[in-house]
Amino acid sequence: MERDNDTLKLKNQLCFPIYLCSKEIIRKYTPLLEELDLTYTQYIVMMYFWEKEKSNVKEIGKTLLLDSSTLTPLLKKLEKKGYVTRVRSSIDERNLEVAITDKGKQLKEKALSIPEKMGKCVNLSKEEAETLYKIMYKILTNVEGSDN
Amino acid sequence: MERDNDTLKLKNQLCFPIYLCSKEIIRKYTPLLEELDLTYTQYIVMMYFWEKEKSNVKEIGKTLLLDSSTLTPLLKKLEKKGYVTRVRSSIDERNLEVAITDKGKQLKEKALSIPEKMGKCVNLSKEEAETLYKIMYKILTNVEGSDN
DNA sequence: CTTGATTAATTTGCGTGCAAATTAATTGTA
DNA sequence: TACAATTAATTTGCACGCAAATTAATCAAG
Repeated sequence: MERDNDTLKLKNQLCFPIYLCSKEIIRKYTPLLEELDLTYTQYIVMMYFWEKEKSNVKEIGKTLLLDSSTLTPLLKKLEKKGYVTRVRSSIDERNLEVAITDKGKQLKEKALSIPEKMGKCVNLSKEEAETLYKIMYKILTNVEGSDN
Repeated sequence: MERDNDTLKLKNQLCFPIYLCSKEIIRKYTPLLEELDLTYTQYIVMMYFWEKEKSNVKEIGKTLLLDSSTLTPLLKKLEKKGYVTRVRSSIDERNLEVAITDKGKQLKEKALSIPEKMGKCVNLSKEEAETLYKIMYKILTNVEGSDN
């Protein structure tokens, strides 16, 4: 009969530890990324560009699930640091062509040691990591697909 | 030899989907919490108070892993909404006693339907949920404990 | 007892994060 | 061809999130 009461306990929330993990992991990234003069979100964007030289705001946002209103100022900062260029498309002036610079590409070398350091810090077995990975993407699929 | 290159691909990041999940789940909470006039973080704090009538900034922060500089304005907002009271401790004036009000307690009734709705949205099997839960708390333990 | 260290909370500053409104360019259609 | 609808990016406004600095209270060593 007291069942309903328990569903609202913090211990029974699945979302709460996800929220905590996300924050704590980002906090662990921060000092490592300081050496690259990047925030975590900027790092995510740079990883995107290490795989794809050129893109635009909409595409980036779709891949990284970031709103254009988050990306606009962030990309301006990356431009100021010299890691990307921002130019309006001559074909369709609505689009902003964002491209990585040489300096941005070079940044990747500095980042090479980060995944290993973070891996040691998170410290999961290969199996756990794989399981987690699968479940996270399942959640993402489910959440995106649900109407309510 | 190209091994190093792959570790920086977005697909190989474990932290990226955690970050995405956290954001997307919070986004899903938002319309449900609007009816309670709460943001997600405020909701977490109210869940805390549904279990513990009275506390202080430091304690709350320790449990919820929130900085006092995040909590101070947030608690002021909850006070303005009439969900908590904020009074300096007479024993030690440095401490701020934060306590839930009757209105805050009543809010719990309105929240009762939220866990089920979110559960349907995330849509994991009981087994997956338990696995995920364990791994998340393992990460939290590891991350907190690691020096680097 | 006093004063330097510690502690709790607040303030400041900066960077997301996102909904909503706005601006500017393009598209589709009468 | 006009002009309404759509689209991409930007701007605005608000709420975290946290490090660093500040303030005020308490503690502790001499």
